[in-house]
Parts: sequence; structure tokens; C-alpha cells
Amino acid sequence: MAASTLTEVARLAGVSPATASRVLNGSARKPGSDIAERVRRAADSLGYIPNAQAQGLAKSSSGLIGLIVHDIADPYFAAIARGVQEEARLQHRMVLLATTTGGPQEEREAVAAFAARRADSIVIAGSRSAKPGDEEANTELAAELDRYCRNGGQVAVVGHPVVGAANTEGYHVVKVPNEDLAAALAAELARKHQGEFLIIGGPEGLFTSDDRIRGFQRGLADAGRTAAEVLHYPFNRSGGYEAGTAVAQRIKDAHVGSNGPARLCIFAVNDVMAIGMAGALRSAGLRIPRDAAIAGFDDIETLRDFRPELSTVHLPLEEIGRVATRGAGSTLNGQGTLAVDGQVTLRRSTETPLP
Amino acid sequence: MAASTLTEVARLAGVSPATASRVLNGSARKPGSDIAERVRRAADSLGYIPNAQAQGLAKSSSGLIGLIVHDIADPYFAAIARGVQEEARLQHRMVLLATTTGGPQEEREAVAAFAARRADSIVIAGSRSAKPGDEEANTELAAELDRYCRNGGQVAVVGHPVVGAANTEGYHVVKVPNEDLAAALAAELARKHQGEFLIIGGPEGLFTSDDRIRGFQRGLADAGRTAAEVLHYPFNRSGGYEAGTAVAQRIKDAHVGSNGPARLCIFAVNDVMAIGMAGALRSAGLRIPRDAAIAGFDDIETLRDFRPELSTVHLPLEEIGRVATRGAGSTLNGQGTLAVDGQVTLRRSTETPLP
DNA sequence: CTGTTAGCGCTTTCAG
DNA sequence: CTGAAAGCGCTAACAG
Repeated sequence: MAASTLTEVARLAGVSPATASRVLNGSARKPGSDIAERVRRAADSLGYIPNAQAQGLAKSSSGLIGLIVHDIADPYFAAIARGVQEEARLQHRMVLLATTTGGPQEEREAVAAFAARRADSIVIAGSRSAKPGDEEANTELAAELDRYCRNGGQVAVVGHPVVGAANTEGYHVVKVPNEDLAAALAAELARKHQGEFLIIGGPEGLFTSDDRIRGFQRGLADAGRTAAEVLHYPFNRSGGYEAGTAVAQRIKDAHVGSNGPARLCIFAVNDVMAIGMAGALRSAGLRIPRDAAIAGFDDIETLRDFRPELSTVHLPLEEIGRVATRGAGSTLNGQGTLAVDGQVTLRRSTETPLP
Repeated sequence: MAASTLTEVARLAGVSPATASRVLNGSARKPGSDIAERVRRAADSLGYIPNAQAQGLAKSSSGLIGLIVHDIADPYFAAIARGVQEEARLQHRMVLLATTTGGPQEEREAVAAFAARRADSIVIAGSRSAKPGDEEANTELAAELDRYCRNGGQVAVVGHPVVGAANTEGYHVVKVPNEDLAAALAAELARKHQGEFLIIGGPEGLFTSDDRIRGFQRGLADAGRTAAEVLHYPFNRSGGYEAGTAVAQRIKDAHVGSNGPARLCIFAVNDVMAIGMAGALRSAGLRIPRDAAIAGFDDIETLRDFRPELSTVHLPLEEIGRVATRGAGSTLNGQGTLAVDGQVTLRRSTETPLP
């Protein structure tokens, strides 16, 4: 027993499928109210549900919006996803989810899959990378997006354009001033912090990570401080934890003759890494901010309940999701750059402990 | 410039669309390798991407799996979503996301939307409720699901069947032994805890919440303890926080002449509520476990970095997502009950502080 | 093994 | 204002 079709409804109502279509789904034409009523009655007596695939085929559009994230359970992506979802709902669209462990190769596949489903627009939230070895995959990804746009698709990428992406109509970038914000953070920290700085970054070539590292170094330089050492680890909590176990030893060694205000100040390029780092230090018996200061980036919701309260750069994550979706939703603004801003947010993890 | 079609590919390769279809998409038939090669070449010279809508229409299936959650940014749902996503990928399907603020009304709409898109299966992760006033909406939801199943759809709901859902072919339930686990938790706590118990539940009528409350009370009773008072608050972090501000005062009042081991032991029916509760108590200047013990339920990933370490009942969240998806994925097992198990996990938040 | 012929369910000109 | 007819792009019986 298959679902009932428009034709069946039409027959039951004694009208043509065309008319039934006109009353059941929006149309410029407005059938007579008597007829309309009859059709509607027939429709729900049969429990009619329009076949979106058929509608899509006929109208060549789908009401779908594709979202690409690295990991939906990462609070950063989850928050963006919530924003995307909210905006999608406003637009009466549904969200198609794809998770890619990070490679441009997988992203290309996801884009192709979305294109196959004729998604009206695609939001790419994951960070782009330019690791050596990824060039080819990146080129292919760019080509895929290009084709998608040329076929009328709308794309919004968060944070950083896709490497080599042509400036096609329909291609939007939600600019996040990672570098400037990181610089601002460094400036603030340099003011109240006399010790050395250490940066825990993601894999080399990850744009988001690189931007933040560069910005932080610039901020330090502007404050007349020497450049910080940079360590590279995976861009997630485990990476931060791993880094933390390495750093803990260092701190302990330096601790001989420790002097509070000159202790190490660690900047992890995102909050989950900062959290991992803090966890590792705690496991090693160290305390924040007593034995080291830590700052992160993103201000994920999880931080609200994390102790010590973590200094970070607040990013309007949900808003980013909404803006991206909105930008990719309306063809109004052909192609362009959307912007959001963040804010340095100092909390207890970088306070100078009382002597 | 629209995307190129199978027909175009066929023409370019000098074969019939049927043949092109056979080589480009899996088919029992295997065209000659010379022809096949020609078609494949034509296909990617044109950058051909099959139109999934058309395929779906023709095959009446879509490769889509619909997921319904309350809030994708809630760690509980995010973890389940990750599991669903993983399994979906294994099955070469894509996940369609819908978030409902909780009402059966919205869930009904989501199911209808999935049905319209001809999703092969639907996973409902949100908790079902039987609030007075929801009866009608619940009935409609059940009817919608029923129809969906009758039309060949597969459904898996997590935790609790939909109220009034007929035992249709294709309807699966991932049983979570909430009640028993809560009872086990209560038993453990009763053993090491002499003070009173207090339960912070979700809204009355929410099955997950009610089951856990019932189980906990049963566990207390079996241990010869008097029933705990139950407070009802929203089923999220805010609810827990709100509850916490109310409870804090109580604790302080009782604190006059406090005696460590007899302090209050609070059971919040899920971890996010427990976290909210803990936050509120901390804001009020109270400390866990010194001034009160707290336990939650779910063991969300966030707990790993929460302090004090929270006692809870571990649930294999990702696994639940996978199992649900798997159950709803294969028509093999017509209809039935899938099960997962949890485990009481005691941590520092319920330890008895040293005198 | 390949090509032809019908649709899948809906929208949309175009007549009436 | 309504109906008839022609597809949207692809698959699946059938023939050849």
C-alpha cells in the first residue's frame, strides 16, 4: 500500500491533477473556493502527502540545505548547526547533514552528494586546510563547488574561502576576523602577563589555526614581546590533552624557583584544545591559573560550566550559522562577503594569582 | 547552464540512456567493458552528477534517513546524532535533520516532512511525553508514523514508544532501561548516603524523566529509605540551574548545625540538569560534595571535563544512535525491540567528604 | 548485451 | 477558472 498521489486525490475530488496541485500547493492561480474545499477534503481523507522528490524534479529545487561539519558532536559545530537549523526552519527548508573528518577529499564527496540531491544551498563550516598533499583534493573541491554554483547552487563557507575557489556567483564567505581577534587577545594578555607565551596550534596548514597563530604572534610583537613557541597537535580535545601532558613536564621543571607572575601563558587555538590542555595539566597536579595561564578561542557553550573559567575570544557561533544560511539562502545578494565579529573575553584562567 | 543529464551523457557516448544508467549506477546487468569505458569517459568529461531526486522518484526510495532531536547543540543529542551519522555513512545514506522543541505537534510535522521526502527511515531521539493537553497531538503523531510505516517506512524511536503507536511492521524501539538503572543508582547511593534525597525531574509527563524518577524511588524504597521529594523543572541546563537556586537556599537553612554525612543528596534526571544544578549551587557559595551530593544521568561527553566529577549513569549514546539507525536501516528484522544497557558510574560528586 | 518504451508524481505552459 | 498535455531525469520491464 503505497502513499496516495495527487492524481488519486484529484480523481476523488473529481478534478484534474492540475487543479488539485494548484489548491494543495501554492500557486499564483486560485481555484474556486468550492472546488478548493472539495480537493482539500479529498486530500486529507486520503492522508495525502506531496512527494517532495517529484516536486523537486518538476521544479528543479529541493528545499534542502546541506551542512558540512567535521564532527556534529563537537560543541563548536553543534552550535553552528543549531544556527543553521534555526534559519533553515525560517526558510521552510530542511537540513542535510554531512560530517567529514577533515579532508578536502571527503568534503568534495559531500558537496557532490548535496549537488546530486539538488540542495538549494550548501554551508561548509569546517576549517579549510592547505596541507601539502591536499593541493589536488583542494583543487577538485574547488572545481566541484564551482560547478555547483554554476548550476545555480548557493554556497557559504565559514571563516575562510576554499583554496582556489573562483569568485563565482553564488559563492559566499562568512568572514571571521580570526587573526585580528587573536592579536587583540595577545595584546590583552601581554599587558597583564610577564612570563613567556606558548601557542598550541592545530595541524600546520589549517587556516583557522594558522590565522589565529599569526594574529597572536603579531599581537605579542606589537606589545614588544618575543614570539611564542608554537606546538602543533590535532585540532580537537585529544590534541589539547596530548599537548598538555607534554607541557606539564616543562612547567614542572621550570617551577624550580617559580615566581607567580612570570609563569607560562598558554594560548590554545580553540576552546576544546584549551579544555584538553587544562585537563592534562590538572591530571599532572598543576593548577590554573596558579601554575600556568590558559586561553582558548570560540567561547563554546561548554565553557559556561568549565572551571576554572576560561579566557577566550567570544564568537557568535549560532549567529554564524544563521548568517551563513541566510547568505546562502537568498539569491538576492549574488555573491559576497558576510561578516561577524568576536570579542576578547578574559576570565579567571588568565588572572594573575595572588602571591 | 543546468547540470548535465544522463541523456546527454548517453548521447555523447553514443549509447542509449538505459545503457548509460547501467554503467554509471549499479545494476545487475554489466555492459561491455568497451562501451562502459566510453560512457564513463563521457560522464566525467561532462561532470555528470546523477540527479538523486529523479533516481528516487524512479526507484521510490531516497537514501535519506531522518533524525528528530530536540536540540542538536545539546550534548546528549549531539552524541546520538554522531552515532546516527556514522551508521548512515556506512549505509551510504544521508542524514536529514529536524529539531523540535519538544511538542508532539512539531514531531508530527517533522515526520510528515520526512515522509514527503520519502526518507527510507526515521530515528526519533527526543523523549516522548504524555502531558495532559498533548493527547491529541500524540494521537496524530502516532497516526502519522503509522501511515509512514504502512507505506514501507522504517521507524526507530529511542527510549520509549510513541504514545498510542500501533505495533506496525517497521516500527522499532531502542529500549533504554531507564527505570532499572535509576533504581540501581539509588541503591548505590543509599548505601553510602545517610541524608535525605531530592529528585530534580523534568516536566511531569515526560517519559524519560518519569521513568527515572520512578526507578530512583523504587531503589530508595528497596533500600528501606523514605521516598524522595520531587521537584519539576525544564528538562535542560536552565531547568537545573533554576532548580539549583531554589535548592541552595534550602541547603543553607538546613546547614545550621550541619553534619557532613547526612547532607542532601540530589538526583537530577539528566546530566545537563545536574550541571545546571551544580552551577547554581556553586554560585550560591556551596560546594560539592561538601555541602551536597549530586548525581545525574546519561554520562554525556561534557562530563569528562566537568568538576567536580559527576556521578551518573553511563549510557552508550553513540551506540544508541547507531543501533537505532541500524534497526531502522534493514528491513531484515521486521519490527522489534532493540536494547542497549547502561551502567551506574559513581564519581566524586557523591563521595562523602572527609570530616 | 543493448535499445525502446513506459512510467515514478508533480508542475506548468497552453488551450478551452 | 479549469483541463489536457508535455515534460523534470532516471529506472525497469520488455523486446530485439
